[in-house]
Amino acid sequence: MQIYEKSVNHFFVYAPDYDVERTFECGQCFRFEKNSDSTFPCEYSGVAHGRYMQFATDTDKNLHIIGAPRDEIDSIWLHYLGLDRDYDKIKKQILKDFDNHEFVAAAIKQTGGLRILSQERFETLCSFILSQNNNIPRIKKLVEALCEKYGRQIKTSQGVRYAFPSPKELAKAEISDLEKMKMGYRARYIKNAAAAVASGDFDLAALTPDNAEEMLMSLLGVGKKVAACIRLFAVGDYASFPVDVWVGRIIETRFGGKLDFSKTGAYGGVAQQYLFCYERELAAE
DNA sequence: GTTCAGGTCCGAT
DNA sequence: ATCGGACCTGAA
Repeated sequence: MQIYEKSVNHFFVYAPDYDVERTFECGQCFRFEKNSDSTFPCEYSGVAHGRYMQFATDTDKNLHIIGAPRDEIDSIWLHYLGLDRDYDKIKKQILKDFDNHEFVAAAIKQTGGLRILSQERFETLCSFILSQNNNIPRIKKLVEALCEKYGRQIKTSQGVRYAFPSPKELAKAEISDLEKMKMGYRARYIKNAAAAVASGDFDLAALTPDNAEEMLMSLLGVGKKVAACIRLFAVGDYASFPVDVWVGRIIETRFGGKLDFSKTGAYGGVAQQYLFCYERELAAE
């Protein structure tokens, strides 16, 4: 992939099929917001890997990566953005695995520009623990509150931002403090997870597609669905197929009440995101 | 007042 | 192994 330099810490690649808006609005990531005052047609900004980053598309179908030096483009950001995957191939395989299902095809047609991000494991673990029985705006508020209280400050041209706290930083939190941040019963889950990771009892680096579900579900507050999200969004297991309330409804209304999960394929998780995103967009109309 | 939100836990069958 | 009720919080 050809990488062009625009200015210091500002690079871009030609990515005609990349939909920045759907990628950051489809509920996989809770720390990026649209910049309505951008000079680009579409721009999102937020913090990942301890850096304040901006991702934007221009009218020539380029994807701009703003905020990191050249060496990180290859080592971090192309992977983070999902640009190291062949989505033409992935979509073809999904259509095959779902036997050209009409609703799947429609979902790909409308939302096929979205990409699965490869996010940091600890942040993803905590974010999806907070996601349970909760709504996306409130999840974002809780994650942001965690960062402001326990994360490292990042000074940017847009003001001060905060990194997601490290396991050790978050392990310092008291349950009572977390409850004051309105996490409710999830406070002790966060405390427990941070302590387990910080102490080394739980090794996030050891997660693989084979062991991730069992390992993650051993943590308090992590069930099948949250584990599936972490596998998909942070372990890189694209076969992981989270079933939430939306996907449950999709199975009921679009798949006649049942979906054979042994046949959703190696990219079932990507398909799940297309379906999730598409159904939500239909509902928003 | 009730329901719902990218669910999970826990105790009872 | 499966099932139902409870659960913090806040917006609609």
